Amino acid sequence: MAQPDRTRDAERTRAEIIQVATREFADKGYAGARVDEIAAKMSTTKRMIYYYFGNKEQLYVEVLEHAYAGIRAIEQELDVEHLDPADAMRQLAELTFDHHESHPDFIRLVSIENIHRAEHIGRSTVLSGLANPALDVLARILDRGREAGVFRSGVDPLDIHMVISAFCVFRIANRHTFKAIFKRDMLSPDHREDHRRLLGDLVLDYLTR
Amino acid sequence: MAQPDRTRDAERTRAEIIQVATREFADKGYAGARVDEIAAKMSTTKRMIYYYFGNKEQLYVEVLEHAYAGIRAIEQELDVEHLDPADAMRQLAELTFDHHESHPDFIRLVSIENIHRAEHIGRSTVLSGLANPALDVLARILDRGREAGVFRSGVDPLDIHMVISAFCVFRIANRHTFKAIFKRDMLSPDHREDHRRLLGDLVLDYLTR
Amino acid sequence: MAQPDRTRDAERTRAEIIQVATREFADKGYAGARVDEIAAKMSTTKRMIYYYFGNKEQLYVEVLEHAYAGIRAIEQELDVEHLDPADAMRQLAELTFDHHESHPDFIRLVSIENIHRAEHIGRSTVLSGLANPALDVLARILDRGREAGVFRSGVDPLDIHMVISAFCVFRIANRHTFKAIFKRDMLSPDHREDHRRLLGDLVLDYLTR
Amino acid sequence: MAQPDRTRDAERTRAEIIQVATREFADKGYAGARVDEIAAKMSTTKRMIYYYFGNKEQLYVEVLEHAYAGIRAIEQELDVEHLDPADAMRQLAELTFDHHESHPDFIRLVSIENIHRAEHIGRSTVLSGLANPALDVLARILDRGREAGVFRSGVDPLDIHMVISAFCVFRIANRHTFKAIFKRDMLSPDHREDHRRLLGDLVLDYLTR
DNA sequence: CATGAATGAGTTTTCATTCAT
DNA sequence: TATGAATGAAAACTCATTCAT
Repeated sequence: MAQPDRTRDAERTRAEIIQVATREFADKGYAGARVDEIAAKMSTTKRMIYYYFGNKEQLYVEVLEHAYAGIRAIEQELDVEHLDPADAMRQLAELTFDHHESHPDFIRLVSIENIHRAEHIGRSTVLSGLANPALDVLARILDRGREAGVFRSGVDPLDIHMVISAFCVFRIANRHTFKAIFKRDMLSPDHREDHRRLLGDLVLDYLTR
Repeated sequence: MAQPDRTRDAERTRAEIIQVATREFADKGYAGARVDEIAAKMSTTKRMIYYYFGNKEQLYVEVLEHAYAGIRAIEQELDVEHLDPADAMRQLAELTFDHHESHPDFIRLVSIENIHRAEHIGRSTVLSGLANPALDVLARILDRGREAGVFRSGVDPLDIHMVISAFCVFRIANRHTFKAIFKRDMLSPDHREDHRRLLGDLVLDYLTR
Repeated sequence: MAQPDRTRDAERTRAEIIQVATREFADKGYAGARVDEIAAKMSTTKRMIYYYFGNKEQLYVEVLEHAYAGIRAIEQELDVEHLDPADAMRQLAELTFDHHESHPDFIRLVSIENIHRAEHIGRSTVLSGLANPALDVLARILDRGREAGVFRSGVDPLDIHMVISAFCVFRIANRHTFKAIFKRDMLSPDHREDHRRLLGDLVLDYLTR
Repeated sequence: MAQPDRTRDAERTRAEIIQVATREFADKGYAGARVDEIAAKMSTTKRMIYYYFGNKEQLYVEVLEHAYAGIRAIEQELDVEHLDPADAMRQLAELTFDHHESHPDFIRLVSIENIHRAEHIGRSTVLSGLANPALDVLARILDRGREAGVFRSGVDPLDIHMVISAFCVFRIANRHTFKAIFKRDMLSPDHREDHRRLLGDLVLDYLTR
């Protein structure tokens, strides 16, 4: 019974490092993050970062992998088959909206990774092969809507995904410059419901002509 | 005659530093950019950076200011009064679309500044007071469309600006992770026209119900 | 019967550590060798290194001791009494030559130990008292040659040993810089026989005037 | 006149670093040498090492290059044409002997570089193309001796160089293990003249059959 | 203004060794 | 004994900034 405990410790240590590092990288970016700072916020020591991850970059890659892994499963919350296509689509949009709003650090990591031209995702075997299952759900809804004669035909699911993502990501990712320039906090609760509805309307008005 | 020449030289030196620094900051982010690297790419020396800008952060702030200054004037290209509201709106959207596509470094700088929570924009007197004149044009179009009975009422111009920006920014800013995950380059010429039209349709279908 | 097995295991573990460590130290030098690397190449764990040897330095000392122990017995292959002195001397030289060529790791360890000014050998009770029995054989040959009137008199056996060793060691120890500078691999099979004969001639031409 | 002084300072700083680093690398080997230790022995700071050399390895390479450059010109001390071939050869051998004895750090660096399989020399464009001019002198002496009928024919100059080098290098390079095992310091003044004569005899007895 | 040398304070990384079970 | 986790101390290396001329 000794073995499992040690293993459990190792997992716990790794998990703590990932968790603290996620905050630090999301907060400061890759270059701005400090290994020392991550260490200072952990219950273990800096040496463990190198023991488990080898170097700063690999730690960052695993932070990314972990973040993406925690993000995937929107479609599982969605029982789309029992809804008519329009309701299903609005629900998908709203779920995505909520999902982004509740994962701002993930959005920040994605922004950071784009600054680095996704070179780390490219190097990660786990991430570069990551298909988004939500896309299948989306395609299914579009098909059903088209077959029912309520949705446009000729719509590429990935384009709709792009529209929804763009809106949801922008609110989070560009919040600060938007606020600095336009004096409006896109994440203020005042606008939350309006933005949610706006997104649904946007997509549905487009799909239903 | 010596004084003006010196002034001219000084302007030229400043301009070159700004230009080189813009590339470097847009490329690597604030923390990732190297003062030495900027210096190496200039025709003058590193000392000049400190002479003219004092430190790395102030250089970055002036890079941001310069970038925003070069971006503002979309509305000047737009003769909106001679178009009907729908056409004007589509044209505004497409101009914005083109504008973003031709200024990727600006988009990158904005992403970077958001990672830093717009703290530098906040500190810049020039930028924090920067209203976007395009917003006035947008508001005018919306008003005219509503008055003509072709647009929804109750539409906040800033929301429409947000929708348009979100789409245009997302294509540029999230290009790399999007490609890594979905194997599609959003900036590929193949999609350019489709995306332009998609954006216009999106906005107009929404505004016209 | 448990005790002997344990002892046997212990011996086997020690032997494996010594073997792996010999390669690593010979390959990288004392400071360049990595305890982790040695551990990674073993079937047992790093802890065993410390269990059996206490620390890196003591492991290195025992590697040296083991290497010297495996090297000693040239004279046993030599049945010098049935040869005339000249033949015996040439045979001794050639045996030494072959012996060095087939133990390059030992030569490397000796070079490494000289870089460290033989401080570890000095500390090793086993090694610092190590007389070279081949020297007795050499002295005996010289005596017989002098008595037979074919060899010079006044020749110090240790000087001849030095000459032979110098040549044999140099080929191995300085192989790489020699090749880099003179573009000749002293260990190439093309030169092997020539070098062997050259060494014998050198010693005999000197001893026979 | 300001420029040359700054340049002079730079050269002086570089030279001091090389000088101190030469001692440190020769003393401890590549892996054993400490950049901090080198810095501590300089009048400037560690930062300068990286300013001028980039990293430890490049510093080591330049130490090697500098050491080889300081070693080359034995043949210039040798007025070989006015001597008969035997005297010339003995003089070359003795000059080489003296030269090695007075440059023990160089010999140590060569030993160290051989431990690293001459990988740094190979990477150095300066060193890998370094021909040894002494070899031409040696070849010339051999030719003249052969033509005069006093030397063997069929002797490869490089083999003679190897024999001489082997002897001279061995005394320095293997001094410590030799002393530990045989209790004789090959560099003791007591043996100096004997070894010098031994080397000359060895080569001449061989060449003159 | 201009220039290359210089630098202090940090930042990442490494390594022999020990601990807990 | 055996094992993987853990670690303190030190080592290599970096970077924005300043100095001397």
